[in-house]
Amino acid sequence: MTVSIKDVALKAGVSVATVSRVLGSGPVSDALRARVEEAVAATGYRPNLSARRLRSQHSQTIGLIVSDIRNPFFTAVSRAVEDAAFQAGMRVILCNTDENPDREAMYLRLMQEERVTGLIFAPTRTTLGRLDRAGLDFPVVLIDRSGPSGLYDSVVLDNQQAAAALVGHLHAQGYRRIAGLFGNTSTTAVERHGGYHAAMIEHGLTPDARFVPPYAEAAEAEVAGWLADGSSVVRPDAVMVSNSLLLMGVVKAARKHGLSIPGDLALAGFDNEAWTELVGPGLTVIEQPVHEIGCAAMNLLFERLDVPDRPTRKVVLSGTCVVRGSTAPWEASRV
Amino acid sequence: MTVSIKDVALKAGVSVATVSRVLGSGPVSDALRARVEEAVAATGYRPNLSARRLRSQHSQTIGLIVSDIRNPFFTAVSRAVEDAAFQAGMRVILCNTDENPDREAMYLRLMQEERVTGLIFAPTRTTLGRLDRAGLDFPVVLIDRSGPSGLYDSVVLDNQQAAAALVGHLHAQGYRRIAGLFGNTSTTAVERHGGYHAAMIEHGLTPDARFVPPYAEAAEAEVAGWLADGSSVVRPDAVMVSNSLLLMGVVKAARKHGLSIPGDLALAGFDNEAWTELVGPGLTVIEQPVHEIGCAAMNLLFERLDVPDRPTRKVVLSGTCVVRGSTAPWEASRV
DNA sequence: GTCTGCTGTGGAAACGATTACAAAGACGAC
DNA sequence: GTCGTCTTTGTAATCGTTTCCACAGCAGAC
Repeated sequence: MTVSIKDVALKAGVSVATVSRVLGSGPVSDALRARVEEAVAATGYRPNLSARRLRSQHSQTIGLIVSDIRNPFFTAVSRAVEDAAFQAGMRVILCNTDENPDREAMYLRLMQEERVTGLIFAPTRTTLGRLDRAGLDFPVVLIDRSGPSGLYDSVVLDNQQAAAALVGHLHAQGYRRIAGLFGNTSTTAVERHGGYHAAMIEHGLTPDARFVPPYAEAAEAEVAGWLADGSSVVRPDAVMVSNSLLLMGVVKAARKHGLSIPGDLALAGFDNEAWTELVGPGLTVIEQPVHEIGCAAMNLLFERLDVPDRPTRKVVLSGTCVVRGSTAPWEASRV
Repeated sequence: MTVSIKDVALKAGVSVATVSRVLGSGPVSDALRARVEEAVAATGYRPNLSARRLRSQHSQTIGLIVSDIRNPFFTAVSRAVEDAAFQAGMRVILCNTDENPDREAMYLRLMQEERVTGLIFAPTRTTLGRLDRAGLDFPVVLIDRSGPSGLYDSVVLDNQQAAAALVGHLHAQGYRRIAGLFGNTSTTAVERHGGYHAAMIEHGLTPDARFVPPYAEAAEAEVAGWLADGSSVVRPDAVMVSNSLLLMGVVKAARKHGLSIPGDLALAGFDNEAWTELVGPGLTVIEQPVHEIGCAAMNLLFERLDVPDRPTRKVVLSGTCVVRGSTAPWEASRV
């Protein structure tokens, strides 16, 4: 049915070894090379990657496991990864786990069965904790989230600094009751909370952090809660949000309950997505160097493939604060 | 180095055939099954998928080629596809082509070399035209875009009807100078233009369609053009936009040039993305049944795998019009 | 003329699984 | 006791490549 290298060899009147050498690299005379190429074209031959991989023990495949490709941060990273991979003649298997440790475990098993050349991985907090026991026999580069341990290479944003920058900015603009809203699954949120907490203390303010599931609805409910209680809870006049889904939830809640931004509630978050510019007065956010993060991860991976036993490295990149109307000066927004 | 089925067989004191039967399906006594499972656990054995695929001639892999995963429509579809695939015990190779025919050709070649079980494909107009000559020897289901030919199964939105619905809605709200802004690469845009054109005629209005590259910047420049000319071009009082990137561009231009929505320009588009609810007065859009589209595609694929030579089918789904403030009645918005 | 080395080629052994086939044992039916 | 049938197991062929090895031919050095 399907045409194999044998058929090509037969048609060209050469051995399969010669065909293989023409397709790959190896010494072969011009005359035979021409005959083989003609036979390949005539038969419409396509090499079987499974067979090639089995024999050569090179999968030329890199795995990319992220929590959710719908998160534009990961979308951008994956594009960078894919570009780098194809430049290196490799394929990318993309998996998203929905922050579900079971799915992560399944995908890690798949990566092993596929014998991937390397893996770029944004693990949940749960999986990160047991990653050292996973027994992965290929290089791994962690992105976005990384543990304290130096077991794997990683590339991350300086989350503490970024969160502190947002708090500093809000403080400079005159806000004092600054709440923090964080996701409760990723280590990223933990680090951002660390930066938030430290900065609040440093500025002599009282930290007020909430951890919620990483969905817009959760953030919306949280904000609704502030308004419902009224008496018992001191409503913040600004909120720092640790990811863009939660940010969206806060905006939704503000619209729903008629809160003006920043008049009733100033707002600052993470990830400079296209829509943050368009919503209300524009949203102040930390912009991550998404493309660079993807590139850095691929570089770390290739370098480790080159020198398997060099010490692990952690690349820390800085975000930049994009200031927009959602954090206009406190006095001005009271007028 | 890496442990193979042979090592497991040796450790369990059985033949490789028995190990294979335990892992797959086949008659094997409870005693041996237990010994094999123990050996698998002890050795940390993971089957080699390349070998399995080569021998069994089943790749258990489906390809998904889209123009750009950053397009939330494709993101949602891919999620549905992935879920269905994993439920069927299959893997998904995700490729995005950036609307580039060369990249498409490369990926199609890759699909052949991977011997995929089936392919779900959103082709560019260029590739769609020569798809019949591609000689693909696996089932293909086209999504989002589909040709007139009945060569492949497909699942699409009723684009004519959807575009006509938007025009009808704008007309009912009192708008008369309704421009249309369309991408210039996809057949989707062509169909939506068809619906727009027909509906305009039907309502006794003069069509005013522009085709631009599918980037936000292109839409932004187009709108800027309307304002710059001033005298020569009659500025539309409403615009129908054929995809969400262009929609974003129009919103950006409106903000930049101080156009109020819908006061100066009413706006209606496609794809009910989360941010369309949050921008300005909310944007009126056609919501596509994205999840159903993905599911329908997978169903078509599985049915064709079941009955390879049945006649091709085209599943046409309808969108729903989500009305928001960007298309408030003309009179009201003039007040 | 022999020896060495280099180039191009083919034969055949892997790679790690599945699976066709054969064999061995158990069990009833006669 | 013999025969057929059914279940469980092992042996070996096979999938489509790459790659090791052998070898033929040829050129140059001695």
